[in-house]
Amino acid sequence: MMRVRFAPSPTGQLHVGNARTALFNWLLARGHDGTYVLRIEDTDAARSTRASEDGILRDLRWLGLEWDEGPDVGGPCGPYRQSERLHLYSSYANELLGAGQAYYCFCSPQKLEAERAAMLAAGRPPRYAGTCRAIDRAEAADRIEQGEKPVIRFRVPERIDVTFQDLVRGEVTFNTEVIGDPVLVRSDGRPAYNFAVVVDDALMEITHVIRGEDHISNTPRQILLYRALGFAPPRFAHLSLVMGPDHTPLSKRHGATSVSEFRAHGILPEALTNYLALIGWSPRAAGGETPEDVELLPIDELARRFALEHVGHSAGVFDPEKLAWMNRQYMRRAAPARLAAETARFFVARGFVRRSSEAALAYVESLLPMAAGSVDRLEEIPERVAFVFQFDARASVEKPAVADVLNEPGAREVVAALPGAIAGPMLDRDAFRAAAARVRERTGRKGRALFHPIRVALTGEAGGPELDLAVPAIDRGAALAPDAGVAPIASAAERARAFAAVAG
RNA sequence: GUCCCCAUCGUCCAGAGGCCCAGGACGUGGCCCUUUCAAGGCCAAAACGCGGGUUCGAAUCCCGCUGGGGACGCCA
Repeated sequence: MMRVRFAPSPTGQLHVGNARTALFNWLLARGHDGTYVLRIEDTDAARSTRASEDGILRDLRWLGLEWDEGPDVGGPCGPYRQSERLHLYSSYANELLGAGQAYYCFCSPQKLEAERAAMLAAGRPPRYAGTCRAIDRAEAADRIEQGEKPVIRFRVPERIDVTFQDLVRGEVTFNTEVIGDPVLVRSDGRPAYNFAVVVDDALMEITHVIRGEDHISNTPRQILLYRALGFAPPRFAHLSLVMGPDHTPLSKRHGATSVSEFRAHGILPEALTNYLALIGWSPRAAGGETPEDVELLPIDELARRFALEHVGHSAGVFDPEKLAWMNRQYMRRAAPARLAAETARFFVARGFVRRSSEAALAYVESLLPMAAGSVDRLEEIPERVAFVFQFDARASVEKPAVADVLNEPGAREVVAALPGAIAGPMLDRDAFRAAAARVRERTGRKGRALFHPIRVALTGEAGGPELDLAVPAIDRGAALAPDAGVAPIASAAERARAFAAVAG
């Protein structure tokens, strides 16, 4: 039975790099009928916050990466928060101490820092010198009695090779020569990372540890700890990291990097997971499929095809442009009601919707055909249809693009004829076309020479969604009840009159 | 500095010795569609880091170089 885990430390927002690690674990578990465990690594009391933890859980759920066992849902191997497992770590630490596999170290942080600096300066690997290795039990007990607060270090065997089969990289070997004795338990009694992960992964019966490549050099220490503790090590797989366009680690200065930021900007979760899955991996096309067919796949299909052996070895650059394209694809495919619900908050932020009432949501949904598929993110949708909510004839004639349209031959004639051609609310395409036909009859203009002036007169813009959609959208909005929750919208007839008055 | 990992179009991937004068996607350029702006369709340009081997044959295997990344914490 396969068991995998995602083990974030709650010290900030869920980053897309970590989200990708979470995703790969999830894909593997779901593709193999395995169990996906979420564990919170909050042993760093100073930096961990419950707010971060809540945010990470929320973001993972938003992405659709539900876990089978975790801090909030429980499970047979709990608790799933390291801060609640402290007794386990000290018990195993004592076991190691008793067996002589660990020892107390009394070196001060300042002394260690000085040693590190000296070794680095001397061109040697800055590893712990082993100063306290020889302190015997009696002396240690004595000094602790005196009030000294030692750490507990793991006694790493000298000069042996530690080899493991990495599921993505193949055989990897480290010699313990370059590994200093790691701290297992800090002077405040809390466990250090390398110790806590091993105890937890072993006790939680994790079979596959899939994590970022930044952990690969921790692996030999951890394998040694598994041995010392008498546990069978799991299989390891190290994922290459995600970089910014300049090949430096992805960070704030590259723009949005956290899952919640992408959500805030109107990226759909399925677009983000699909995109992330394709950094360092790609589904194989099979059975008559072309490579193009497997670019966009739902997350369950991704899971069905996912294979660690086919995960790439090199770092990938995060490309916001491709994410944007993918989001466009998913926006186009999304169910209208859902898209409306997801987009409403952006209309509210813009002041176009005052209250997310049922009527307002229905109206937003009716606007979607003009925008979804034309823009990259949900947050751009209100801007795309802003002409519906904002109309100022005087301000728009000042715009160079609008002025250009008015200067086209016969344009003012069309604008002047428009108010008289509008018989009443144009609630559908045919009503609009009938009005346009009347203008055509009176002015003799057609095609671009007819529609372009009509566009500027009714929308105040030189460009935008097709008028067959835009004009009915305006008049349906104008017909909304004042308490519908939507900001007041001027009707096409009012617009035509106001525009003719200033454009004449 | 030492150790570890990595190396195909600008970017993400395909390629697991002959099917490759290298395929797909994003982006870019052009054309088309068009009642405007987007979107969409079609076409195009664009890569095996370098040097040695191995082999009848190498993008694919080996070695070196170069370049990139990671680790070396009482952070995780």
